Amino acid sequence: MAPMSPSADAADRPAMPGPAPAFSPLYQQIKALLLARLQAGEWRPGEVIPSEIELAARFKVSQGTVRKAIDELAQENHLVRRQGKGTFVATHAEERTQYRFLRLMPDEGVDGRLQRRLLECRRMRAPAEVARALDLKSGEAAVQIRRLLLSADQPVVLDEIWLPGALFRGLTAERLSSWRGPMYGLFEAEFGLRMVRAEERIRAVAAQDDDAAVLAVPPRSPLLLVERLSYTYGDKPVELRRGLYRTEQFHYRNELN
Amino acid sequence: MAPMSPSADAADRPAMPGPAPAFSPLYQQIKALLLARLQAGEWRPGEVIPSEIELAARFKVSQGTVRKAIDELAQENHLVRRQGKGTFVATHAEERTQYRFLRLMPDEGVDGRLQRRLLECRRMRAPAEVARALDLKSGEAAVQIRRLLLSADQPVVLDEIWLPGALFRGLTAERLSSWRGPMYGLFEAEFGLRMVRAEERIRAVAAQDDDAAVLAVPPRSPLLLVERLSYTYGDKPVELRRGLYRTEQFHYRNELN
DNA sequence: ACGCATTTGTTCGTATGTATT
DNA sequence: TAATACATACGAACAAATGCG
Repeated sequence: MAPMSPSADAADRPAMPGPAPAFSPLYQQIKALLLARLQAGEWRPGEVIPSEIELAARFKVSQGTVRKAIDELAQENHLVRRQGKGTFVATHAEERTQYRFLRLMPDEGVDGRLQRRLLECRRMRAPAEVARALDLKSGEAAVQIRRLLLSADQPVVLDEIWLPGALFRGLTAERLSSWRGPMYGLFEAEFGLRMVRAEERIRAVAAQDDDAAVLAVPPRSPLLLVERLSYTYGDKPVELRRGLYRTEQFHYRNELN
Repeated sequence: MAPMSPSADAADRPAMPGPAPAFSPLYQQIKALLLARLQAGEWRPGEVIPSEIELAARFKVSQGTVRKAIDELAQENHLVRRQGKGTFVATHAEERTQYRFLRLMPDEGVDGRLQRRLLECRRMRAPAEVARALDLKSGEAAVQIRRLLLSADQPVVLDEIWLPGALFRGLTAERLSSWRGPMYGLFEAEFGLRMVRAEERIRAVAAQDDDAAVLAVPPRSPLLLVERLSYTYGDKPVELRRGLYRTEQFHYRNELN
């Protein structure tokens, strides 16, 4: 009568893609429902979502079950809980989450404030490599942004950013350079796109002549190459970013647990 | 890091040393007690700890409270839960956690298996910089290990590892090179020291002549410099590691959430 | 200044499901 | 099959933080 149980070995393996759970705990189902509503934009970044008790009533489950679903969503940075106030949709626009995706830190005794300088923002056909990463059809439109981050007037980071053109209609150099605050905040506010997670690949490379000139270092200087692919809801890639970091006074910081 | 402080403002600040919580939820107190017992070695890596119900009886709290304490400890990788079997002390010796601290990944289509070659293992006085990082008195003994990781007979990583001499008595080149499995597994088994977390600082540097020779790259080639400080219980630093990575066929992978 | 209502946070208790031995 | 252990779910009560009147 009971369906055959999955292989006992499964638990020992790293992360088998899985034959689709087939069943799933109630709180996981609630979690999925909440995620879907977040994705649909029912509650926008920064807004409060209904209280646990109301959600429990709405979904016809106990408050504790909603709580567990929200716990996981909070843990994955989709939501932020604030005691006494409510639970809010996470946003990149807030102070304390501002640098959630920026791992570049100043060395001891170095002033870490960074100024931004927009170098370029234009629409063009996505190069093959970009199209592949962003899941675009070959030849589809993309936005290319190039910008510089400087510390005390010294260049530190040269970023090249690629975005799917279809999702970022109306993104212009003006809009970009007049925006105060994190770029991902602009994406949320103007285009309704929230970056949910990202993967980075880091390498050491020798500076090409043109990049070296922009970064004011000798040609062939060692630079940190940070390639980032950022995803929104539904594991959809929406940003490809290639950053070249000078690491004489800064370093990429990572915590291992 | 898990939000622990009860004050809402505290979350906004970097890491206020805090006036000592003064109060703390029950489950946090239980968590601290469990951590202390782990640190004391009451249960060794890989062993089962008592069941939730027994711990609840022992501490005179409800099972749910113990559960919440264990949840956090599991989340921080101190413990591993296994349904039906029990809760176990985490260990670096197991297959699936073997590469918990190694973020170097092979590029697509590259064979990622790495061979080890021990270059050196000797005891000496800790250089000033090492002593500072490891909280040693100047001139105290330290163990220096140098080793190479190779992929298909090509050097990929040159590691220089520093350990406090007092904690690693009896660590020899023989012992090291005859050990099969992750080095942190050896540390657990032979010296009772478990690496609980680590911080890494990553930079791009130009290869010095001697390192270039060992890594079989031209002098001044760009290399990834990964400086790691690893901690045991009680935030005690016990390993300083300086790795030079060749990143032509490998990359340092990081996930941002 | 004070108290009240609301919301999340903590703690307990109980029952049932699922995995393992 | 039975016993054990963790996992899920519900319900209830009180604590702590917040905002409002």
